[in-house]
Parts: sequence; structure tokens; C-alpha cells
Amino acid sequence: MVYRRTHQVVKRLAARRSAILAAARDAAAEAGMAAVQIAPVAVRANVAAGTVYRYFPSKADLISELIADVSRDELAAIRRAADAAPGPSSALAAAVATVAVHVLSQRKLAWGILAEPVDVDVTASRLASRREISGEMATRIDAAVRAGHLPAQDTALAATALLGALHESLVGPLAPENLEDPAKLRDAVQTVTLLALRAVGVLDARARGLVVQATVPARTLVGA
Amino acid sequence: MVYRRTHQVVKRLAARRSAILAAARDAAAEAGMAAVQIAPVAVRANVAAGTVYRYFPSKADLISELIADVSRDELAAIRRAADAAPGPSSALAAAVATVAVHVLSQRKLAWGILAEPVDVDVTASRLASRREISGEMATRIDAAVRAGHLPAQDTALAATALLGALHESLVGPLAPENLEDPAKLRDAVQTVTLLALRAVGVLDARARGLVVQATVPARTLVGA
DNA sequence: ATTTGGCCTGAATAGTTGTTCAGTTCTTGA
DNA sequence: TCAAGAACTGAACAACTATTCAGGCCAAAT
Repeated sequence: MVYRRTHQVVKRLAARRSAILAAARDAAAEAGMAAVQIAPVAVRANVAAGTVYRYFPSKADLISELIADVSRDELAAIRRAADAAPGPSSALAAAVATVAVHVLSQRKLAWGILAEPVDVDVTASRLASRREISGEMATRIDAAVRAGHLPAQDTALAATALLGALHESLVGPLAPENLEDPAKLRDAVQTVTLLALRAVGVLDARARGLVVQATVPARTLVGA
Repeated sequence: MVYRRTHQVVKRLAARRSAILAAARDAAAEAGMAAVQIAPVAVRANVAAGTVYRYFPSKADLISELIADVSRDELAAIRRAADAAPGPSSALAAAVATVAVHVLSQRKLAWGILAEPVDVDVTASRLASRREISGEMATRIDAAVRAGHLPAQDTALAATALLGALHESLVGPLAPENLEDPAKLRDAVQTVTLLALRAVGVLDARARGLVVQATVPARTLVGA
């Protein structure tokens, strides 16, 4: 055999795979999951339609991996923000604000990942994504409860509810439209963060303080 | 012309139309929106596939009308429960608990109406449905605010967030599974209602009282 | 330069359902 | 009983895309 998977080839293959995933992500970010079709994605990635199938067994696998990718990034951002906070309550506030900022700055993508109808079955991937993010939020709520800052509660249910509130109010069909304006965007983030914190039992007054603290660093992400 | 739309005929036509809608609703309640396909629905309604098109211009129209129907029922139930409550805060609690009980007792249907992927465009209908329900909730929140029971806030955003929290935590993919047990179902309703009330600014202690009050009548609906 | 074997291409294929419509059946009034 | 017109039937059609695969292309080693 004269053909070998030399290092160079391996690298090119990996690059192609990434290019296809990136093309899918770009398409989703621009026009939602509906735009993630094999032929257009292939064009974006500068390959033929058939080539996509050398890297992903099916469209479902492609989208599933896209969802997992975005989810991984999101989880990392949440952890970063929360870990940088001074205490459990601040960490929770930071986590919530981070999610809010992220979904708002990538509305189409967030909607695609979370809830947009797709013609293939990506239930499992979406479930896993939600589990990860919700689990992380539950952990943060739990930390605040154990610190005595919040009443005892079903943290898993609370985490899920919080995410539902964030998503529906910020990227759902009833979400405010004109959030291009940074000031309005910040207001929206603060409003929903406040709601979320109160929901798990933070007193209104204290919640307002936490929201402001959490929104200052989060704001910098908006510009990014 | 010898054929006339006699009263009897008109009645039969209306009955057929209802039968088709009912068949669609049954299918959705049993197996989600994915099961609402023309051919199976026609079989259920004892008509041929083509007949469906004499009553609904397209599948999108059929499903849209189904969504509107369910939404109308839901709105009526919310109003009934809220209007029977002694005060604005109780009314809000009753409204939230009603939504919770309803979506829990018809999980598949609720999921289908709200968020399940459908192969035709029902965006407008879903949007209208959300607008109605969210608007009603916003009104109830506003009443409590004006009564001085809640802090001033963006009631529209709050209403949307509350509904998102309820839906995601009760019928979303992360919703608890074994809610067949009435006791667990009641616990879930109470937990999310509590979260919702606290979210809009009800103090924890007072919220717990409202939840119990609101859940007593709501429980009766579970058996229905 | 040449051989070898995997990689890439993209037109053709396939499967799924909503939708149509020519023919049939049914209802009505005479 | 019969004519006229509407409603109903269900098999055929249409449109949309994911997926396949035979043939061409390219990288690597000699």
C-alpha cells in the first residue's frame, strides 16, 4: 500500500470536518436550523454534498454534533462566569445572566438548538444539552441553598424552570423584538435575571443587588 | 337546482368538520402532533383523505384551528379559576396552578400545541395562542401590582417567563417522568406555582399560603 | 513517472406525505 | 322515480431533500 494517512492528510481531514460543522453552525446562526440542509452546508464548506456523508453518517448526526458543540461552549461560559463570582448567590446570578446574554446575542442559533422544528430526530442531543446546562444550574442553586441563602427546594425542577423562563422570554416567539439596542438588551437581561433569582427564593432587594453585580461583567460579553 | 343545503345537511357538514377536528385533537393527545397526518386523521374521522380538504384548505389550517381550539379552552379555564379567587394575588396563583394542572393532565397535547416540531408552518397560530394566554397572565400580574401586592415590573415579560418556566419544567424534555401518581403531580404543580409566584415578587412565606389555596380547587381538575 | 488506494464528486435515487381530481355516491325537490 | 348538483372517495401525483454510488481525482511512496 502506497497511500498512507500521513500527518498532513489527517490534518486536512480534520479541517474539513471542522469546516462542515462550522458551515452548519453559521447557517443555523444566520437562518435557523431550517437552513441546515446538506446541499447548502456543503456549498458553504466548499465540498460536494456526498462528502458530508464521509464525515457524518447522517444529517441527524451532523446536527446532533452541532448541538453538542454549542452546548459545550455554553456550559464552559456558564462555569467561567459562576466560578469568578465571590459567593454562591453571586455565582447563581452570574450563571443566569450569562445564559441570558448568550441566548440574546445568538438568538437564531439558540432557538435552533433549543426548540426549532427540525426534520430529523435530534431529541437525544437536545435532551443531553438541556441536561448539561440544567444540571449545572441545579448545582449552583444547590450551593446557594447549602450556604443558607435560599430555601430548600427541588433544585433540578427549579433549574429547568429557570431555563424555561429565560428561553421563552428571550428567544421564544413572544420575545421582545427590538433588542438590537444594547441598553434594551441589558434591561431584558436584568429583568429576567431578577425574575429568576426571586423565583428560587432570593428576596427582591437582595436580588436587585445581585443582578447589577452579575450584569456588569456579563455586559462585556455583549460587545464580543 | 334540486339540491339544497337543507338544515339537515348543514348540520351534518358541521358535524363532520367537528369530527375531523376532534380526530386531530385525539391523535395529538395520544401521540403528539407528529400523529396528526391527513390520512390517519381521516381514518379516525371515518372519511377519506380527500374529504379533509373539503373542510380545511391545508394541513396547516387544520392544525392551526386545533391549536386555536385548545388555546380557547385553556384561556377560558384560566379565567374561570382566576375570577373565582378572592383577590388579585389569589387569582394569579389560581391562574398559574390552572395552567400547571392542565398541561400536566394533557402532556402530549400541550407539548404538541406549544413546541413540538411540525412539518407545516403553524407559527402564526402558536404565536396567537401564546399571546392570548400570556396576555391573560400579564393582566393578572398587573392587577396584583396595582393592588400593591407585587413590585412594579414588566408584566408582559414576566408573564411570558412564567409560562416558559411552567412549560419547560412540566412538559419539556426534562420534565419529571412519573407524574401519573396524583400526589407527585400535585407536588409538581405546587412547586412550580411557588416558583412562579416568587418570581414576580411574592414573598416566600405568603407565596406558600397562596399555593396551597390555589391548589385545593385545582386538584379537583386532576381527577376530571 | 507510476502505481495504489482512499477521497471527492454530483447527478440520480428513494422515501415520505401533503394534495389533487376524475369518477362515484348521496341528497334533494319535482 | 328521476334529474341535478353537491359531497365523497382513494389512487395517483408532486415536491422536497436526505442519501447513495459509479466514476474521476489526488496524495503518497517507490
